[in-house]
Amino acid sequence: MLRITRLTDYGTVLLAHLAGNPRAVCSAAEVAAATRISLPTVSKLLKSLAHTGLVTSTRGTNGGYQLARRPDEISAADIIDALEGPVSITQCSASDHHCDLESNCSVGSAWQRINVAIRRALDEISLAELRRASSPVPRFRFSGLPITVEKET
Amino acid sequence: MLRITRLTDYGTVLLAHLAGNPRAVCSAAEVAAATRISLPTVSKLLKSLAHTGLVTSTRGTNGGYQLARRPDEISAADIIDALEGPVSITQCSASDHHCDLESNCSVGSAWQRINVAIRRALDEISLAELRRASSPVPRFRFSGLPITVEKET
DNA sequence: TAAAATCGGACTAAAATAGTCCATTATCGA
DNA sequence: TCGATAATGGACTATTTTAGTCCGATTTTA
Repeated sequence: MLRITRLTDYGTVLLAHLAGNPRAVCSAAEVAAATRISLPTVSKLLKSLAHTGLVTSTRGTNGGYQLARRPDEISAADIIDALEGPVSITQCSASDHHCDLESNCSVGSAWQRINVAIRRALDEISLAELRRASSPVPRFRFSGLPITVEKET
Repeated sequence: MLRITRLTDYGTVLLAHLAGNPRAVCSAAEVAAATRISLPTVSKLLKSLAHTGLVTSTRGTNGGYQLARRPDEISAADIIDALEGPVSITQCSASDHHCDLESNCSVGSAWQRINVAIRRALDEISLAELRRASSPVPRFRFSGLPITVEKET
């Protein structure tokens, strides 16, 4: 658990595709075809991404979407912020939310520390790295069954 | 976003309460009263926590729940694992899940790195710290209005 | 002006989360 | 031994979030 939503996951795939064609303008339909994600969904996601400024859009014939910044200038945190709102591990650590339990709650600012650590991890990985890290690192296979190698606990 | 569920949040509050009475056995009803979380919910949570071994339970009169380990030996990761299952930021980075997009997906193992970083952050904070960091660190107040002081971005 | 796109938003469906309730079992104390 | 106390297990409902679709309006180009 503690995971990003599927849409954010898709969003990253879309952005990774755009990152592969940094010069070209890609229409939503094209991206949908390339990524095998349904057009309405791609459309919705690119709209959000355009809205938050991660991609730029041009309308009309030959229009489409394009990465607004270089892939190494877009962080995982940027993507999550764009599609899910600001990262914060608990509701009450989100700045404007008021927690009913506040007075009794014997838990608090240590979450902030965790939050900062997570934030930092997400800030340090760029879209470029998310892309690069994909296929070249293979899964080990043993007699046809895919085995995932765990890194650490 | 990217947050723990409300139940996990509650769970931490419950555990923090138990951590305050390390010797004593607390009944669900008592914990509910102390934390102002409804009894059925407290009950459900303590059940799960007992199930995963973070607390021990004793039945019958004067029975209740008790922390299974010392508060400094229980990490935030333990709590999340117990109440939400293993931490993993994307579905496809969870060990047994197969991702349909796998072949087209130009995103992959960099998420693992992020995962490990998050995991580490969660491992490094103990329940004892989650507790300690609470009340003693006051919120600054200015003419009656609570103002939260942000640590970092 | 027709075609190709995005834009904005409404809308429905599906899934996860939250919360409640009850019958059962175990333990203690009188 | 009986009755009160408390956890146990599981079913169940309600709520919220997430996912996914659709359509009319607008912009741009050829």
